[in-house]
Amino acid sequence: MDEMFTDDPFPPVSPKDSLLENLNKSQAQAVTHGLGPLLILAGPGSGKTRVITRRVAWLLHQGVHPSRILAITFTNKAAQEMRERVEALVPQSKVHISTFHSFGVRFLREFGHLTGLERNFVVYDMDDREKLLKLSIEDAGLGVSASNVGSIGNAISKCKNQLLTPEGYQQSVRDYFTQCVAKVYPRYQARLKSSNACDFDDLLYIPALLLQKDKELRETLDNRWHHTLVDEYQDTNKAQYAIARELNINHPNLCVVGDPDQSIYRFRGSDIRNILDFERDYPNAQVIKLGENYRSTKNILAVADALIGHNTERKPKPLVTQNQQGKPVSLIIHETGEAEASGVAHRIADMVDGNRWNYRDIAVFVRTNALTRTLESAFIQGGIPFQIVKGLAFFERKENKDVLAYLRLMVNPRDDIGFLRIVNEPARKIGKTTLDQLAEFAREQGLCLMEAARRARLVPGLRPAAVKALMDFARMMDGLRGMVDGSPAEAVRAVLDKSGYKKALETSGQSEDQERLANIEEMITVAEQFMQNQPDGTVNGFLENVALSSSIDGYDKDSNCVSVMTLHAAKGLEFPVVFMVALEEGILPSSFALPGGPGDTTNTKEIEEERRLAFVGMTRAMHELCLGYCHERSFRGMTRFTMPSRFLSELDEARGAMELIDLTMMANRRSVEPEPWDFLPQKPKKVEPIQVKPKAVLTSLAAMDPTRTTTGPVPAVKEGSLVKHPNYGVGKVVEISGQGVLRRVKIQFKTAGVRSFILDKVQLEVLPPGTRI
DNA sequence: TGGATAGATTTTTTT
DNA sequence: AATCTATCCA
Repeated sequence: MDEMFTDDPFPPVSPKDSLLENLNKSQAQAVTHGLGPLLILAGPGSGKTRVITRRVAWLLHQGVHPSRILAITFTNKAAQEMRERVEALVPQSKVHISTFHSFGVRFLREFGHLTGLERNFVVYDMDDREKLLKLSIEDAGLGVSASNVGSIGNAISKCKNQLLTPEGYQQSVRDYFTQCVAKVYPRYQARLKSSNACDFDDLLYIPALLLQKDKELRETLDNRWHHTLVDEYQDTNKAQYAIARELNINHPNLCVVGDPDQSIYRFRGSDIRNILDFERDYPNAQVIKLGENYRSTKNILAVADALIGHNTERKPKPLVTQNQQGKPVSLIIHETGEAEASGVAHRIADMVDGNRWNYRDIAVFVRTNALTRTLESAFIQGGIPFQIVKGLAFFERKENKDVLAYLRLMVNPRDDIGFLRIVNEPARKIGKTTLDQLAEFAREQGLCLMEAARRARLVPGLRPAAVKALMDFARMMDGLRGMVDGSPAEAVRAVLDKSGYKKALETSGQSEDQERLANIEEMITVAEQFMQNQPDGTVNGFLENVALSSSIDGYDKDSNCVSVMTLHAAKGLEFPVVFMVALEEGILPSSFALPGGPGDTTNTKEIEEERRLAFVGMTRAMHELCLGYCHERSFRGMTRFTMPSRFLSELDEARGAMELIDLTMMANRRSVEPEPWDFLPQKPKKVEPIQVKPKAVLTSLAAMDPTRTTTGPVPAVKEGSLVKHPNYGVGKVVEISGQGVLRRVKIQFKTAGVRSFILDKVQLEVLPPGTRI
């Protein structure tokens, strides 16, 4: 039934020598490794991706059937890329490439029934998870205060990542907090099960436990794949480790690739020992080191190497390259965060104006998402086109989440969280009192809320109006359920029409609701796009796709704009020019890693991870790397003085590879205390503190909208512009908001009132200023 | 029931 | 600064 578990006939392919072309000795060795476990230690820029894809192709050429190969990547984007690359080498090969999480989903669709999950289970996102958690905390008779929801949630997540069951956890109860967790954890799991839902962690936790427990199943699946490849192995947690382990006992042809120095997901349960101890776990493993770096200049590597050398929990390994020395790595100091952002914008403008680089060659990395705001306004100010790579904000919007919740409830009526989310959205006069009574009834009868609503008549104490409202809702959902086997786009359409959601927004007087309307209609387009990629995709497939998509999946490498992203999102990418901003104590390293900080337990481990994070950022750069910090930064509404990151003072050994650019008022003064940058050559470049020069404010639509690829001279749409819309005629732009695909304009029309459009979708003719309406 | 308003609280990173 | 929560009033 599932393509991943079948053996289609596959035409044999003849081996090609070209598979070994342009490979160095160790790369070739890794590609052609025969049977048995293989650990590939691949430093940054060492051609890791090339090696994995060639190895897959090599195996195919050796006569291994594609369905016998399981390749696991870290993100969907990486999976997609690898799929394309393998296809390019071996057309029609259709190797199964997925992330651990999507593997987990498929696994559970097929075998979840062994643990009581039905095939139509849904995946809960963080939001749903939190709501369910709150209910579970109440179940346990504890108070729901904001702080304990978060920490209990983290604790439970950690348990699952370490394959610690609710029963097992009972033994680790030590204090009041762990006692709370011990009470909540089983209730939370019970609620998930009765909702026929999984959270992210379950996608690994349940398959891992099942494989360990069910010997027969383990054996069957082990025999299914003769070769397994796992990328980014340094970021696997215990659950992922167990899955890889259990699938590779009879056929121990497990090839893992990773770099301990790039392990940055400890907070999510990743255990660096998985890769450090691979040789212990697989004694006959062959180990191949890919040391040579083909990405970065000597200067960049010298700096990165100096930094990572300060980590103690690592196997030292040199970073070598035959690339050029390159420009020195700059350390740029600004007065304030705003000055820094605008400084970055100006440097970028200069690089592009001087024809040295295109916008798409440049990336700016930040430690936290909050830091992107300042950059965003500086880039808008300077007319720099940019994309912020973060979780698809589109699906995070309330209205879109609501629509998705409808879909989920269609697929899986037992989804109580989904039910609660939309039962009164749009308003159906179903309030808290009604729902409390309904929930009470459902609990007594052992029903899901949907089923209870269907029997609203039997609920004691309900007002007749409430009974009717609930029954109407249940009937409406029953009607929608008929669409569940159809196409996702049709299902979205049906939801918009039949739920009354669309109508409620249309008739609402609120101007934001126009925007919401545009958003939910956009959902149809999104679903249609999904169907184009996956013609036989189901409604649940669509939901799954949304749930498992990662922030980096939204990164468009073709659009010519600067990329702004967190260091975590930057993993696996490379850019000719990289900026890293806000290298300050408390930011990088994060205050959470600092002694005395919120996570004060074993802070050297935390600091080392922060150092690796900085290392990952630096090693993304091919030609130019600019590091920066500033003296004061406003955060959460308050302006604070900062301390330069300790990591900067650790670059001492690489001083020859660096230059200092001090743009602050302190530039020529000597401070009493030696500052961390004092090691740098004492010839600070004297540069004028950068003012915001009123450079081309917003030259063209295309310049501001990263999703556009056309570059012709398009007149600017600005606030106040007069425009002509094909349906509504002439109007005046009253507001422009958002960015990227979601950039939208609000237009006041002469007759049609105020309407909001997605800039990318709407056809507007810009009229010259002064046109008479 | 639901909307509005003032007050409180918040933030690391993510599949 | 921005978002969420509690409380009050129609």
